[in-house]
Amino acid sequence: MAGRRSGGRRATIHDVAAEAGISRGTVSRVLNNEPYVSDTARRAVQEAVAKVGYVRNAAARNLVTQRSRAIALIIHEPHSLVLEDSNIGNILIGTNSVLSGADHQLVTLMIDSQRDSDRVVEYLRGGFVDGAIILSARTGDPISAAIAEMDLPASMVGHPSDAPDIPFIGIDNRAAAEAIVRRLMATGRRRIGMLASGLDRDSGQDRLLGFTAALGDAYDPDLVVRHQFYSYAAGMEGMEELLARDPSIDGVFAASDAVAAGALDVLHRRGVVVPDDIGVIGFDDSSWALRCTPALSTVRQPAETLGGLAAQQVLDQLSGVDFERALILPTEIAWRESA
Amino acid sequence: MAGRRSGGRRATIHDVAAEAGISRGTVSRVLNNEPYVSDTARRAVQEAVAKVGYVRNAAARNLVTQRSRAIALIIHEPHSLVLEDSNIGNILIGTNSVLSGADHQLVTLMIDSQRDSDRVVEYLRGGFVDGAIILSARTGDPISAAIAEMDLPASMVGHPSDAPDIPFIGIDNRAAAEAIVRRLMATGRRRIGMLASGLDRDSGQDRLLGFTAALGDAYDPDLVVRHQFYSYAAGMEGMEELLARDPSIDGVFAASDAVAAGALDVLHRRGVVVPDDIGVIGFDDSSWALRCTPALSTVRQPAETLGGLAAQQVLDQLSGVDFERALILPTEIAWRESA
DNA sequence: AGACTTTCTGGGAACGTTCACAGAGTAAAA
DNA sequence: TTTTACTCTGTGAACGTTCCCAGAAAGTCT
Repeated sequence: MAGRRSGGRRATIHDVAAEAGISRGTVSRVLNNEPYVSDTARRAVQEAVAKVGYVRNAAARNLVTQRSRAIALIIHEPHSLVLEDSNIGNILIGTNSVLSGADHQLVTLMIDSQRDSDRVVEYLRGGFVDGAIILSARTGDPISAAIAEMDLPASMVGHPSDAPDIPFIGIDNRAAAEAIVRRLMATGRRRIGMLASGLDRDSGQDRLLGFTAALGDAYDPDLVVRHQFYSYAAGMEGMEELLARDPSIDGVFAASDAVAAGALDVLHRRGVVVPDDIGVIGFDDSSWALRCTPALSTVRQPAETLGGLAAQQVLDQLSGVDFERALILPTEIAWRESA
Repeated sequence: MAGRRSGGRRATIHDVAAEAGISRGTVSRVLNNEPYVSDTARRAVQEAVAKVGYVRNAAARNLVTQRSRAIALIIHEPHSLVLEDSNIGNILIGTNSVLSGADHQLVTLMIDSQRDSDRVVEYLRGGFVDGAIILSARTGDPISAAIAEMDLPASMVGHPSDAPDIPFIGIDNRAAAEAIVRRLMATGRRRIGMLASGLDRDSGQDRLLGFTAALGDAYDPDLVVRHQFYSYAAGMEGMEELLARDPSIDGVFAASDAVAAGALDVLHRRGVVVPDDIGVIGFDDSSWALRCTPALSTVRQPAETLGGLAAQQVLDQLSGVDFERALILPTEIAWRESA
């Protein structure tokens, strides 16, 4: 790395050594915080570094250490949804901040097609990254399988049932869904429907399971509308369908805030008053929630922390320290006006 | 880069050379598509590469070429806004796709504070990237100044009036704003206000200029409410203020779709019917536009193309070919139901 | 034929680190 | 005193490329 820019050559470790009147090896030891360096030497190096404006050449370091100091964040969603889902954005922010603190680069890889998927696997095999974080993995995901097979240090946010033995971090979607649906039931609703989405991954499945568990005997499969994506559009279509199936419905659990937002808009256009006529709850507590009218009651999940801890799991594998291979973070209910 | 994973050592250029029965130098020439290589040699190398599963070691290449093959994308916005503004997301997608096509990495750097800003300047000086793309630069931006001074190949999306001599790409915010405001006037509105935002950068200033130009004599400075960010919250506050200043207002130009969305929600809560009572127009044609009720009339700007061309400008500087230093892309009006 | 020119190939050197090893100096234990 | 252990330092080698130069081979012009 490090091209020579205005003002000639960049300083190298040799320049620092010469300036400090000390050998290359000792400079390297100081730079890497290794023991067995005298205080005088350490100070001399620090001064020399400041004086000559030395910055370590990453390429040279990577070459000899056989590491890239880069971690991939694999986002398995259509582009349009990535922008719509602020959860992903928050995870990204958390990941980025932990990685940059540990002097690692985040490389974001988006998968939007089969071609992308193959390209990503090839990229990972190319050894351009030391580890990977997998977001929104589906069941039967070829990427996870490839990562497990080449045993690249990795971490998944969420945990598909058939996932290979990869460490993961997530929330208890089932319990959280059950809790908020019970809360909705406690407001006296009798006919509660669900707008289920993301059923190709654990989060979607578990939220549906939580829903059925909460309803118990009152569960009516007819009141569950399924859709592929956690999207605003899915919420609109699903809500129309739900109303068509049973106009007497008085509660709706949307699998995500974006879905809930779509549902709210349909209800509003039809003149159905929320929460008077129908109570609506969502999931995520994303930026949608406060923007909805009325403000959405939803489940808050710590997306940024999720991303940060996933990064930490990968870093821990890299440094060989012990770590928890399965982390479940707590959620809480944010109860507002929509139910 | 390229750590040794399961199955021993990775293949190097030497393995390819040995397999092809040819020298290292020739293999390198084939890999880099250089001339002066015989067809037989070329074919032999290609076969050998496939056979031994060779992938070029990026660190070694970067070390000797003194390049990092990485380009920074500098996003100068609060985190929360980055997620809210789908324009940024689309620019990012465009940039990423052009760069990865040219075998370069995109490194996203977000600036949310003065500390971040210093850190970024230091990062750029460190030579970790070969070039930079600057998003949403403000007037008096220290990053642009630093980049110009160390003459790092760069490109700006947008163009602050005081910007140093850095190539840029953008749209004609002034003309586009003027055009859509004129269209709004053509619907018979007499009292038109503006929710101005982002006045610390060219886009915000120019949209305001376009607004005043369109109104001409009808322009009333009292009907312009200013806010710092292009945000939903700014739209809400601004709309309240505008209504307070003049309840007889019948048209609003919001500086962005997010701002317009906030305004629409306030109007709705107050029982003001759009577009019957007030016509509302936005700017960007982001994902907000179709999600609003009613669907927003707005200016479509080619965000993804903008990002892609900015990346191309940087790549062109790197390869030394001629390129256009100032590009203005056309916009179009997306006229829907909100006005 | 001879003298150029062009095409093609091989191998030394360099890029800037880290790592392992050898050895010097010093302190503690026998 | 000798032995053993520990702390600290310098240096050669290696990481895997690209670049450059020298020279061979082939083609073209007098």
